[in-house]
Amino acid sequence: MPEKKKIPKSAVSRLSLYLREVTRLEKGGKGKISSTELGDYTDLTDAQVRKDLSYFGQFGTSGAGYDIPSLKEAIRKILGKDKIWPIVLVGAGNIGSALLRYPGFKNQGFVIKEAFDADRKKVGKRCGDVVVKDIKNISDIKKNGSIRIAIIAVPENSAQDVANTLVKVGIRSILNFAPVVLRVNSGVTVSNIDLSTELENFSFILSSQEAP
Amino acid sequence: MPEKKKIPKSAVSRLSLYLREVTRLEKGGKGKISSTELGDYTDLTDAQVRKDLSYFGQFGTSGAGYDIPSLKEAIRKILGKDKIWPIVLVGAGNIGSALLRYPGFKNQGFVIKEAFDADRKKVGKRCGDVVVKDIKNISDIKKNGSIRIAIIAVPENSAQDVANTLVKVGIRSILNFAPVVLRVNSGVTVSNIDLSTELENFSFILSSQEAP
DNA sequence: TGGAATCTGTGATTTTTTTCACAAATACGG
DNA sequence: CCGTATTTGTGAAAAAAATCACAGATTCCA
Repeated sequence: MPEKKKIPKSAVSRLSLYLREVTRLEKGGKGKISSTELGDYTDLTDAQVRKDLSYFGQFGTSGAGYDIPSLKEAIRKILGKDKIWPIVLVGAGNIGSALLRYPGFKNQGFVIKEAFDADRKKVGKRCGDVVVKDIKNISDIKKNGSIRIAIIAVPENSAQDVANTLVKVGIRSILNFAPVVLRVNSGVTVSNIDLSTELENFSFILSSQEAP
Repeated sequence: MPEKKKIPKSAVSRLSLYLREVTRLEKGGKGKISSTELGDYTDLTDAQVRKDLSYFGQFGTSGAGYDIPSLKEAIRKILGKDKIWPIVLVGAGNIGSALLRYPGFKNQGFVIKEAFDADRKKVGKRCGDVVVKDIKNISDIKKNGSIRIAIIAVPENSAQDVANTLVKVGIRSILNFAPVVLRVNSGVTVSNIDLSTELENFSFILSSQEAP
């Protein structure tokens, strides 16, 4: 078995950055790039770039660097971006409906196929490409192909319940905007986007600089 | 000088989690908590909780744990949450206007005081508590007390320009929603929220599990 | 064609972060 | 007031991640 070393989770995130940059550069017509240059674009060291890529294979040529189109294709494949990923969104409030209208997802192969909300007033509304359904019908997603990624954008007091339901109907990955630590069983991946936490990092730094 | 060890950046983020939990527990009337229990709530080990807190001081009592109200106050102070933080937002599109209407910020002491956009059609609109202004007038923020935190929610091709302008008018911390690596000089902190990257982590994991 | 210049891939090293494990402090029941 | 049970705070150990540094591959140009 050749796959041995553990891949740092952060290396996968950086792979996204590399993909974004080589995609942009390919559009600009650039053909090759060195780890140093790719590092410049992503604010990383050349060694970090090479090490990250080496977790996934050998993509470069000594003396020449990386061929942009083939590196792009390789990373796309690694990240599973050679497929379309259907997504379910729960919670069509402020953030939720902004996400439904956000064109960036679809461009990237992530398509919100279903949206649910508990609020009567929101059910039935069209938002982006989907019509918001009553959360009671959440098991509909079983019919709709195999959605395995969900976005939770509900108030904190219902987020855990929603997560439980989602896992029951087959969701394996949850992007959580609610300020709650979700408890899920071990096969399920949760990633949190917590705006207050981000801002608190800032207020911490600014406060410490102020009174040193 | 007693302050010696470097504080991991992630310890500060976890401090936010602890604050959130103890705030919740205090409302529930709970008086004391052990590191083990706080770890349960935050999905961390007891050792991690104690080590994190120890970077900032000694808050607990052997045999008894932490007094919730005083731990809460201590963390609030560390994170600078004993003050109100004014914020400027640039880009009143999908995401930007959702953030303007999001009540979570204000509750947490982060108040969006000004919003700017380059689009004529958006200028003049009221959104949340503020009226969107023309981005040309961005230096207005110098008048408005001392805003040092900004949120960038503009398209990727203008994000770097906006960042440059913001830094010029005194911004020290930027929460960036645009899928671009921003180049800022070293005194400025940037934190990125990149939804595609988050989803790509999922598609990577799901793809690898699929074909093992 | 050859020699200098470039650049990758990767073991080895260093740095950073997390986990362990235990002395010392406190609580509490009887 | 004493002995047992808790629980903290923290050095030491382990694990994880980033950086270094260089052999070897490739390119380029004269």
